[in-house]
Amino acid sequence: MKTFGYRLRELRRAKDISQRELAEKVGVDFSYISKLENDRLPPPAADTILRICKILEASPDELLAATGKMPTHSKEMLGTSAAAQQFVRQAHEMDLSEDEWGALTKRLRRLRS
Amino acid sequence: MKTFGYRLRELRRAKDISQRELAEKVGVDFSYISKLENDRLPPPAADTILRICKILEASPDELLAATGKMPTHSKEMLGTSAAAQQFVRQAHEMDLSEDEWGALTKRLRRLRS
DNA sequence: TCCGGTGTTGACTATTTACTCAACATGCGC
DNA sequence: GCGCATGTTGAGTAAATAGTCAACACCGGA
Repeated sequence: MKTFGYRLRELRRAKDISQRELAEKVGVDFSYISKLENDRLPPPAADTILRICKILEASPDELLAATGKMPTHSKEMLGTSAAAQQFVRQAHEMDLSEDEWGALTKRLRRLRS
Repeated sequence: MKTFGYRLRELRRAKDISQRELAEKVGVDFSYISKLENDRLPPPAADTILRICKILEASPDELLAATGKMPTHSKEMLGTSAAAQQFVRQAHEMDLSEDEWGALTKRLRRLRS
């Protein structure tokens, strides 16, 4: 598995911008980006990852999954609903595979069709 | 809506134990329980809520939902899977109702039948 | 009446999180 | 061989999180 930092560097280089430019647009210090890319610091807050991905025009799923963190709004949505909590516990018990999660997402899309 | 503290007090009294006894079993200071019950401090960490609910033999969903927090193991399960993240984002976009979450949980149970 | 059990309050603290700031290194064009 | 853009590193920090500790107040029974 690629580290968070390695993948971040790949994404930034793909956009061909410097650490300083990315940092400024994201709103953090450029030295922070450097340390992240070298895995010298733990990954940033989930919300910061979202901002980074927006600038780099990348899907946040990959980088977020590499950190195990969840964005604030996701936590809120899941956290404030008892029914959602129940769902999550059930999913945890079943230890779903990636494919099963995919199937559920499909199912979800059809839920209102 | 009942506050976290109010509901905690209800649950503790239902078990008919003192703040001190609950606190000792949970592993926190008894004055902490007092402040929680009077909503003088923000709710504890999600994992502490789980311990409290275990002692009080109550389902954690209600108290957890009152705080908007998620247990560590739930966050890990969801956070480390890109497919799960995608699911969560989709769910967020759709802004599911409690009933819809319930339907999904049912669906989940049948997923392997 | 005083004492043990209970609850409340204010002040303080330890840890973690999420970074910043200042300084230095390195490569490249000119 | 200077200047400038870029990247790296060590030390430090601001805010949030999750509580603790000591002191006091109240009440019912012996």
